[in-house]
Amino acid sequence: MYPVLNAAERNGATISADLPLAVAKAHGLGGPSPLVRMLTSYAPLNEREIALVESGQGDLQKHPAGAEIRPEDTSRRVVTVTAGWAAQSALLEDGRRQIVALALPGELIDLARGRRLGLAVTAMTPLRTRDATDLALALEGAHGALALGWRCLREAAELRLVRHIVRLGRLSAYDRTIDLLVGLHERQRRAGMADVQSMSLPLTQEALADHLGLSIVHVNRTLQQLRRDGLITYRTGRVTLHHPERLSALAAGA
Amino acid sequence: MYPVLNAAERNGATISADLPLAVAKAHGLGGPSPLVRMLTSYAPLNEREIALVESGQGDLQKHPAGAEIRPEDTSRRVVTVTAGWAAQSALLEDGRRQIVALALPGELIDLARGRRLGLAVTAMTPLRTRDATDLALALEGAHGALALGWRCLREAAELRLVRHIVRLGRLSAYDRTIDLLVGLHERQRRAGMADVQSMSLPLTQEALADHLGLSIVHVNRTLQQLRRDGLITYRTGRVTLHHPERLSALAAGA
DNA sequence: CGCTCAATTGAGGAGTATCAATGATTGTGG
DNA sequence: CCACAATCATTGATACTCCTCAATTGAGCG
Repeated sequence: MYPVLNAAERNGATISADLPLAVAKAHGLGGPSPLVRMLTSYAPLNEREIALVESGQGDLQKHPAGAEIRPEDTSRRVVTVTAGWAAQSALLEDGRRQIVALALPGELIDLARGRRLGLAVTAMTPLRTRDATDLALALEGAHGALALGWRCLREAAELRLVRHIVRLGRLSAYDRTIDLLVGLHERQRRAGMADVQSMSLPLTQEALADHLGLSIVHVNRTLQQLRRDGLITYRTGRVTLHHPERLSALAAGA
Repeated sequence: MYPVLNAAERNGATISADLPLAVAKAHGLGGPSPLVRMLTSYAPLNEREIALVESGQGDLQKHPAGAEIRPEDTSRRVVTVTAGWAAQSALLEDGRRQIVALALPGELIDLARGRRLGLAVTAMTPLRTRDATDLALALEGAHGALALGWRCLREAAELRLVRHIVRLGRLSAYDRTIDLLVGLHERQRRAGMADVQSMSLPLTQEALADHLGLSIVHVNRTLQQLRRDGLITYRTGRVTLHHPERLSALAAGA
């Protein structure tokens, strides 16, 4: 079994086959917005809540296929896709591209977050979006420094997922390993648990392989290559990054 | 440049080099918990908020290296890592494993979410965690069906990131393509925008390649192979999945 | 001292990338 | 309606990255 497939998405899919139709009838005139259809497929909304979502969505905006959607175009920071497909992609300086996620009708795009994660949002088809910033603000938790910090913590976790997708999708084993080590070093530095060059790395090469999407043998050879190139010192449990700046540049560039 | 690297994480890292020390002095006795250090590296907390976080963290729990951490062990659903490393991994039925994310001290593990995403949480080292469920509940938004639906929407997006990491890390081009198509079909079904077999696929093979982490040429050949195997019909803009069940099984199994 | 697990090494092959053309389709202006 | 450009899809040939299988070495550890 492939556990990922059995989670919410699949269950919801069963529900969605019926629910949207019922809701559509109740509303007439083309039925509810895609966002409402999507929300009702997860949780049963009452009339008031449906009305709230419909009215909470702001102005509609059209983008031609190929257009890039930028948060600074308007004050909108969260939008729902009404029609068409959008792609959120990371661009590498050599032109390589990794589409990290696609957004289909009914789904959300957090432009502000995308921006912080370094993602460009592009219309893959003629695209229609509606502003949902107010809804997001109303539904997403408290204000204040503590809530902000907490959201940053959550967002940092999501950033790591995104960055890992780019690693796996577009970096070679060599660059992928560098980028992971640099990332782990940054994280331990932030927590005050590593010095400028050296850090703990309590992972077997097998665990590294399972994280990097490589075979254990190839991880071993990649680490050796990094050592031969003078970039790291490695012994089980501990790594020294010899040229952090150069390594960051390598991780960043390719 | 590699935009992903320039976001919050890097900026925060600059801050974190100094802040934790100051906070540590103010508190003495080993300093603040890793969670507080992490939060203060994102947003300046006042004394009251720091106290709130410290008291909001529940019982400490120890796990030996290699142990699996399950949400049903206790009522804890969100924990912070106090010491040691944990891995969140997806397991394929043939034994392959993809570590989707690592959790280091100061970072959060949402066990309930991990469970819904099909992830196993494993201690990579002797691990200490503290319950943060109450904090999470207090800080993460409103109650009610609408807020629940909204969170599901956000969580579904995260699920797609996780699933894509598994695709890129552990599936062949052939299986990866099947899995993506099945996933896209599920999403369009849920939105009521696809019939049982056929769906719109408004992506060029180049876009598919950039999403699947493959070359455009190889995407082309993979699609041809899928056609030859009678699994799909493909013409630009539209795909028919001929054996949805079998395809799902393929996507799930390998 | 014999286990066991992690790390290492070698040989060979499968899977993908790259380079370079060649069709096919669509939209555009004459 | 046609020539043209532009984009997308397809094909072939070749190179290389990375995997698999199979040993071997090294490092704790009861």
